[in-house]
Amino acid sequence: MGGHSMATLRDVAREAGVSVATASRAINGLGNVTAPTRAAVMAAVKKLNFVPHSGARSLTRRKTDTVGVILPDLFGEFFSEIIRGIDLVAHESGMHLLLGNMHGSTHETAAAIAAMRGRVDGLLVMPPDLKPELLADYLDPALPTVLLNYDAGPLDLPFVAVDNYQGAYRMTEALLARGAKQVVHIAGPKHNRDARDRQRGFTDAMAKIGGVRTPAILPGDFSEESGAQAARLLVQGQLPADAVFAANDQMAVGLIAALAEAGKSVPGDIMVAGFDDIPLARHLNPSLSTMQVHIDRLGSTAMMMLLRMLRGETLGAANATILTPELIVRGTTGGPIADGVAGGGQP
Amino acid sequence: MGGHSMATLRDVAREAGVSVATASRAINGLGNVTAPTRAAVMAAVKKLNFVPHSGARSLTRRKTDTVGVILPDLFGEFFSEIIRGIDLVAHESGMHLLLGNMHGSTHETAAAIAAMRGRVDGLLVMPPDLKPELLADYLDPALPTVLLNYDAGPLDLPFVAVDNYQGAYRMTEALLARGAKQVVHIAGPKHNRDARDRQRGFTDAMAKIGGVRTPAILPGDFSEESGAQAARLLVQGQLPADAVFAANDQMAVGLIAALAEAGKSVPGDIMVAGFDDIPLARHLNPSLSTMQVHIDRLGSTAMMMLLRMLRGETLGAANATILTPELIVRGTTGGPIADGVAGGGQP
DNA sequence: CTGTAAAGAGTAACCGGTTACAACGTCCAA
DNA sequence: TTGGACGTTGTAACCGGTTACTCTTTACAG
Repeated sequence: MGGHSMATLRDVAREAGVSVATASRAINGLGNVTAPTRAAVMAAVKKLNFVPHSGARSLTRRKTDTVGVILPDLFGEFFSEIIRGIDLVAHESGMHLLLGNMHGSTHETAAAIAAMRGRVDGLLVMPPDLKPELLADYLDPALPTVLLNYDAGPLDLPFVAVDNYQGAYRMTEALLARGAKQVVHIAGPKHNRDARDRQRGFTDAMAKIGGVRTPAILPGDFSEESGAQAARLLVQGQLPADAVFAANDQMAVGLIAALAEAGKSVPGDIMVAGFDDIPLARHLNPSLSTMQVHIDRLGSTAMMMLLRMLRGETLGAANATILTPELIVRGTTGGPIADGVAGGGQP
Repeated sequence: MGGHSMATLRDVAREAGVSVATASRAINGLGNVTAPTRAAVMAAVKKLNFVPHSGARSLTRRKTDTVGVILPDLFGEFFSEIIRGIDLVAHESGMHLLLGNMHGSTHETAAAIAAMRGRVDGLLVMPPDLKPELLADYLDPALPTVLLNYDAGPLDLPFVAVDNYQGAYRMTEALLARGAKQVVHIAGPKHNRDARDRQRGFTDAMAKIGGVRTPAILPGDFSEESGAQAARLLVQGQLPADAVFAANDQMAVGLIAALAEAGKSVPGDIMVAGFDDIPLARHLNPSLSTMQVHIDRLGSTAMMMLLRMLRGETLGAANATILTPELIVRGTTGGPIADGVAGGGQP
């Protein structure tokens, strides 16, 4: 109802017969307003259907109650989980989320960050493959910022990351403990930080525990199809292997399907392991062994750090949080060993 | 580098020795500025590391280049797909997304919408179970708004929805065509619009095609667990059934697992069908027959409509788009029938 | 040589709120 | 009665940009 564009504070003030200052004070519940005056203002608010203009408000208050979130192009699961984690914490503090769209290119990243100025109180950024120096140029040092999955050492910014190296190391260790002699790794995209760390973890574990200097590594790009491709290479190339460790679950899924087509049994002929624990993992048949990453915690932890900064604390790289993934043993590696640890099982 | 808080246009103007107006024009590339003047301004911009304050800018321009997105608490897959769809289109037009957090409660919905005022140029709202009248109170009639999965008839707002009724009808039809005599439906949450429409589609199809007046319907809530529960009821209660149509895939997944535990074979003893086509569906063993809903298109279509409105077009309920889900026949209903229609098959 | 148009640059109002400061009125003590 | 303290309300500046309008200056036609 009412006019074309919305009522402003001035309109309310006029309607209530008071000044804008008084109207503002009444609306914001500041003490120094008489009861009848406040009532008059409130009546005008109701009548005109007034809603404060958050844009204008944040200009003077120098506070937007919004945090900017800049993520790269993410595969569904990961994206939604991280946002969910952020939102969970943000919501409790009445914060809104402004999603910047940086689709790949470095240039767009800069633009996305610039567009945030004056619209957010803080920033959550996940710079996929950006040099720290460049990042420094883009970021406003006065704007509280937390990095996701990225250690920008020299910048001294707080960050939250997953211990990919450790996770890959432990998974490889587990495969070897299961009796695998020839473990093959399917790597992720070359430029990708997570992928590289996982590969290093694998290589190191193979060297230190398995005593293998140059383990076999097949290329991949985190996609299901690239996992299938690796499987074909494996089978046709006669590459000897009794276990495959894919850098993520997605590829493991493609791998398993392709192995099945080639007549190989999992885990009979070959064991398979992934990384991430996507929801699909437990539903596969056999179910997929993997390293569980609580992606949502990545987001919620980062958001909590940012909130602390907004409250005035000064956080730096020293406050970084490293999340350790958890080993989940399922069917593709032969199932959990009943070594008397876990209780509650049927005799 | 530089001072504590960022440089303003005034600072730039002073540094370049021109007025703010000229600085503004130079920065925005308006024609009426001499080359040397523009150069001087640009130099100052570089030197001071100036980035325009989007908040202030949008106040005068009356344009924020942002659309507000208000969604209920959504299960992961759905949420991320819808956002992805929206972002895809928004990004092309250089728009940003402001996520409002309305976690369930009606009161929060109102707050979320109100908080958007002055921060967005338009709104994309998915009101889960809100009465149209209430919605009318909350929404600003002057703000272009598109509804998701919601037909607010009397409000005359454009919306995008999935034809749940039609989809359920067609799926039921398909099950009957497969020879099922006793089809049981597992319903979704009572208050949920989609769930109700799907149930109606099922009931009508059973009546018109199957000649069954009161088909068996088991309660559910869209969760995996409720699907499993339904399976137990089915088996223990000796409810005669040769096919089950779950109102969504999630429940179908739980159902299948529980049926397997009970020693029932799918599709041998009993056929199973779902709705949504979540990524998991094709990976199950046997793979799940379902109605494919392109959730991302729900988002992208809505965003495209909103863009048209922002360009000045006037859209109403008459411009609604109804997305028709597609029947995907897979293993849980016995696999596609090779009835000579689809080409390209091996002889 | 003068009149005028066009282009470049400046002044100040404005977007819609918030808030420092001043003005006003009331009540009470001296 | 008067002065001071206190509490309510109004005036106006301000947040950081944009832009209508005005003032100069320069170029060019008459």
